[in-house]
Amino acid sequence: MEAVTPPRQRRKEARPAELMAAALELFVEKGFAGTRLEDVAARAGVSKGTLYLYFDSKEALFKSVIQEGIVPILEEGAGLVDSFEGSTADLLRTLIGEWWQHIGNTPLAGVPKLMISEAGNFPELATYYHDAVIVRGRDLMRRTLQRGIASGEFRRVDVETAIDVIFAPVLMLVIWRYSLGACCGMAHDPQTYLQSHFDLTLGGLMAAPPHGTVR
Amino acid sequence: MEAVTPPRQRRKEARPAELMAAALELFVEKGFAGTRLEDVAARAGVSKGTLYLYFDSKEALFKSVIQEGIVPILEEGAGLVDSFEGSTADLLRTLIGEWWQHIGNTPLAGVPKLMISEAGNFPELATYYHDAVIVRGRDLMRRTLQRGIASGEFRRVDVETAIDVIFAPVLMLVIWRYSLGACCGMAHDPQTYLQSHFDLTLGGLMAAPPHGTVR
Amino acid sequence: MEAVTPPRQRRKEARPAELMAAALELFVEKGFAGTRLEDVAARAGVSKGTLYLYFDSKEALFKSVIQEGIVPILEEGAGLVDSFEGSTADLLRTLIGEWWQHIGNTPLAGVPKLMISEAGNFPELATYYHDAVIVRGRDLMRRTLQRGIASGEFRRVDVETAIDVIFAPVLMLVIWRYSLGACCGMAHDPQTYLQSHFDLTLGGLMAAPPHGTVR
Amino acid sequence: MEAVTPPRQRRKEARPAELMAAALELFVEKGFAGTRLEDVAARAGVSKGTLYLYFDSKEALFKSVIQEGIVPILEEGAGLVDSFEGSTADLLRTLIGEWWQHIGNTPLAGVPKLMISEAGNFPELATYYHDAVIVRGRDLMRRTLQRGIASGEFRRVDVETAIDVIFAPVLMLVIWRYSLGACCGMAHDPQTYLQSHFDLTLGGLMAAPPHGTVR
DNA sequence: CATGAATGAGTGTTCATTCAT
DNA sequence: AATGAATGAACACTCATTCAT
Repeated sequence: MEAVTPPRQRRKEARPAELMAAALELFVEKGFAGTRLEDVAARAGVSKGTLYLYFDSKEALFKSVIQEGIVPILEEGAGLVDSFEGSTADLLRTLIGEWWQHIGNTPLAGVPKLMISEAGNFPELATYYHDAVIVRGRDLMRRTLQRGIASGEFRRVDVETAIDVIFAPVLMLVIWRYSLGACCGMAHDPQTYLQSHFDLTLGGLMAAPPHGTVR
Repeated sequence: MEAVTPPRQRRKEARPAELMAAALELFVEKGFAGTRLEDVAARAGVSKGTLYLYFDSKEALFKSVIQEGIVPILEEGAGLVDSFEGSTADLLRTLIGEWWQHIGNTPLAGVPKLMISEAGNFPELATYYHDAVIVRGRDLMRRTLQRGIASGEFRRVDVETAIDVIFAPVLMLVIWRYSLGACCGMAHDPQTYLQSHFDLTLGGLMAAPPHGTVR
Repeated sequence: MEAVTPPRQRRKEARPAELMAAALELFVEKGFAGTRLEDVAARAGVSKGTLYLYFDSKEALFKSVIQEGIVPILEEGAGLVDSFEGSTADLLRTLIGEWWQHIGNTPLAGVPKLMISEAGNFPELATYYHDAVIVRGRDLMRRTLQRGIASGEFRRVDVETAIDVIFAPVLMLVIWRYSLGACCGMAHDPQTYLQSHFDLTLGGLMAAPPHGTVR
Repeated sequence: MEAVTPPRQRRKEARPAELMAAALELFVEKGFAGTRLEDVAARAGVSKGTLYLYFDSKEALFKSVIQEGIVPILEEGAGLVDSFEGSTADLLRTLIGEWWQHIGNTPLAGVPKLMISEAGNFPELATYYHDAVIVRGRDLMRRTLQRGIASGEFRRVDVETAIDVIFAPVLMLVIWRYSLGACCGMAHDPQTYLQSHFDLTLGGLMAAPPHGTVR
């Protein structure tokens, strides 16, 4: 016999996550100042007052959306790089895949656009995001690239520049999706887009291309 | 002797541009909803009411900032591609230089970040921006790449993908500058950043690399 | 063996009084509108909902605080005046002592300040308080003064004025204690204050002062 | 020819005083928390937003009402005591008359009741009021009584107690008027009330009562 | 009985917009 | 043309009240 938790109770524990999900969507779509808390509550299926049972203020809600949304996922990634066995190209492909599965293909993909839009209004949150997400994301990629260089799989490229080259198209993909992509149509299918860009990138990274031509 | 227009007169004619410049800075920094027209007026050195002599509404001001800021410059670029004589690599380098001079190194560099942030709130403006700026910018680049391919300077790359590869790092440069860059310090010097990325990119484009390895 | 009611049971019957005591403190301190029912409940050690098991509304709670707090005590005073044997000066002194013991030195001393503050918001309650407390309190004092005049102990003073003269300093004592006294320190010790004022007052009332000079 | 200042301009300078007058009435009537700023604005004949052109917040308005209402008047009183020529009884009568004219018979008479009601919610304002009004008011009275004692007009009474005896009935008069007096009718006509109480008080103060009767 | 999650009407505050000067 | 006082709609936030558990 399944012990069914009463819905009222279940709700109470699920509410913060439901509210944060609703808030993320609206913050991404309309920006922080342009989002009405009443709309957030309505999208989560509760009333305005309920929101304040779980978050002290609009700003506290915003910070929770950013902090609890992204950080836990990065921690999984760190473990992956340390324990991965196999070629670095596979590791890179796996990292991209994980990112796509846990962030890029979920509502969390809106966070970069949101953080870009609101960094000026929330400097200390931006600093937190920089330290907790950007620095750590770059660390992950740096260790991956260095692993490939050390093993001889990759050429001795300038690592910091290569990190940018790898991240920029990925970021533009999700930034586009939650901004101009909404009204002007996607230029590319995301999967294809990711595939072709990383083929190019990996091609540029690989040492000793088999036939003397890259790409 | 040049007849110097009296300052009062000069002022009157310069007002809209001064207001738009002030508005651009604040819109970029705080977003559309987060910007107070009183602050815009104060930054332009006029009173709140004066703003309404030149712009019908906050939204009208916003649209003017976007429309009048970017379009005229693109038109110059179109002429450049049509009339340029010299290698396509030089043309590309000239285009980048012009962009840097007229946009990247001016307050207009904030427009992409602004448009990304507000596209969701101003769909018809986003469509306008898409058609007037993005499509035309891509056209410029497409014609440039095709010129290079036709002349044999460039390899037969996938043009649309190459356009993305060229634009993405440039956009991330200015997006970063007006968002997280403000509180976390620039990762790179812009000139160096542009140089190294375009070396990579051009390297990938060039046909018949001298030494058999590209990058 | 005394049957000790189990604490749970005792609690249930004591709840209304506990809630009213908590409410009185907060109403006196912050006023009716400034008091949150959640704070009242918390101070009484129960939850917000429990309060509504005993009182229909915030206003009903407020009325109960006033009504049940003051009236029963006045009835004791009425009996005292009727049955007292001894000098009127002693009666007056006894009345003051009783007042001090049952009101002045208990949280009920806050009621006058509370009633003064909220009379404008609760006119019908103010009327009730006027009829049930003030009129009856003045009656008590009037009968006392008339007793003293009839017996020749007191001079034939203007009774209504004398009532004011007797009450005013006493009221100011408790009003001060629950208002400015809280932040600026008591000017006087209550016992001393009461003593010296009633010495003065009684001196003024007494007939045939022994040595021709009063005070 | 009367130079008529345009009403718009006249208004701007008069607005703060008009708003403070409206606010005083409502704060006295309903208390701070029970007063809606919209009602204050409406009573002053302006809209809610206008209030914020002159006062930063509800609390700032409240503080201005207290501070600008009473303090300037006390300063006039200080001059009077220093420069007065004539009997101290006349000085006392003049002080009472001035108080009645500038405070007791104006809306400012509501300030004591207001301060009593809200002292708990605004401790620092209460301290200010204590120092700026109560201490200085008592100083005025103390110097007056000491003047009378020094000149032989008054007996050597306990000055601090006498201050209380003089102030208490006056304060109760205005407290009553703005609280229970509103719904239960005035007990006494103010002028008569003041007159009879001060006859009693002065009688008690006077040295060498002519006919061997005190009061 | 008791709880505390949920509600929504109400209020303080902001700010785009207007208009008399 | 320019000002800035005035407006009022809109929104963040509070809290008395309800009710399922």
